[in-house]
This record gives sequence, structure tokens and C-alpha cells, in this order.
Amino acid sequence: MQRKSQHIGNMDLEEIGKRIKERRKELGVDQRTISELSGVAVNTLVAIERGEGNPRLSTLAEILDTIGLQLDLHPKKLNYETM
Amino acid sequence: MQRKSQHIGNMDLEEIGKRIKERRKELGVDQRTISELSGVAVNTLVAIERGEGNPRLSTLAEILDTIGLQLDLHPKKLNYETM
DNA sequence: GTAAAAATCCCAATATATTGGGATTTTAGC
DNA sequence: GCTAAAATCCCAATATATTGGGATTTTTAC
Repeated sequence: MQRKSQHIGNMDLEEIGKRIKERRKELGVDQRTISELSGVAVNTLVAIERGEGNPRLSTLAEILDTIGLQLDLHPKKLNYETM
Repeated sequence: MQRKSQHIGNMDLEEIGKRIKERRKELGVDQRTISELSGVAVNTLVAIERGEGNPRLSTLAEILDTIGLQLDLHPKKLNYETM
């Protein structure tokens, strides 16, 4: 069953996963370590990095916080490229 | 039982709820309408606006999208005020 | 201060995210 | 290509977010 790709601001879950994995690689640390530092199970982290899953905000926040990323809330920006 | 206030970027769940409610008020629309437009149950919306609950990313995204807000992912900004 | 609308509460049922353990696959270094 | 490490998969158990219905409280408009 194919999950509908959910858009979060200018990103979907897949993009968020990609950004997390990319950042983790930049830091040079493995999933197990992020899992331990963030308190999020490695299975959960795997799912999120792969763009599967649909984490609770707290789960995502714990991971982002651990790797030095953060979410910010803005008024929607029009995307002129796609208009 | 007191839930630990979860920080999402520069915001916690309470702040996010406040921002959602504020935006909804600016739009001059009631919870039931946002609920219908977003497909998120009104009970869920109530909880989020009140800073209770810990929504899934998709739930938050559906609400934000409906009211013209969005989340963006950034490298963490140092908060000089609190250093 | 009354009436109507909006917001909140309560609760039980359901859906689904998270976790932990172990097996399997993929990747990286030599 | 071997080997070790990392990543992914599978599955059952558990935790918790979401939903819907109805009751109650709060707010708003007159």
C-alpha cells in the first residue's frame, strides 16, 4: 500500500528523511548512536530516514535536536516556480 | 501527569498551538471549519491548539496547510539571548 | 442577562507509531 | 572476495494519537 506523500511546508516526509540522513552522514555518526543520544529507537529512525513512517512531532524533534536541525513555523511562502 | 514540554526548533508544542489558534482567528474561522477543511477531527484540533497532545507530522501538516502556515527545516540557530 | 455559537471536555473504540529482539542485507575497509 | 560494521527487515507487544458522539462550559452578540 502506497502512502500519500505528506507535504510539510516545502518538504515531504521523504525529503525530511533525506535531510536527516544527510546531516547524520556529515556528522559521521551511525544510526545506533543517534538512536541512543536521542532516545528514539533505531527502528523508528530507520523508518524516518527512509521517508516511511509518519512520526509524532516529539519523535521528530528529538532526532532533529540531536543532529542540530530544527523546524520553524512560517506563513506559507508562495512557490513561484510552480505557478 | 505533566508532559515534558517538547521543543521543536525554536518552539514548543504550546507555542505551536498558540500560533495555530492565532492564525485561525486572523482568518476568522471556527474550529469546526478548519476541522472539516483539513480532515482532522475537531477534538484533535482542540488538543493541538491548547498545546496538549503530540500530533503526528501528517496531522500537523494538514492543519498548517489549511491555514496557510508551513514548517521548514533549518540548521539549528544559536540563540544568543539565552547564552 | 439571554440565546446562540464556539470551544472544551469526557469516554470508548480504533488506528497507528514506537519499541525491542533477532535475522538478513548492504556497505566499507582491507 | 572476506570480514566487520552499518543499515534494513520482520514481527509481536505496547503506547498513544485520532476519531466520533454527546454533554458541558465559555464566549459572543444582542
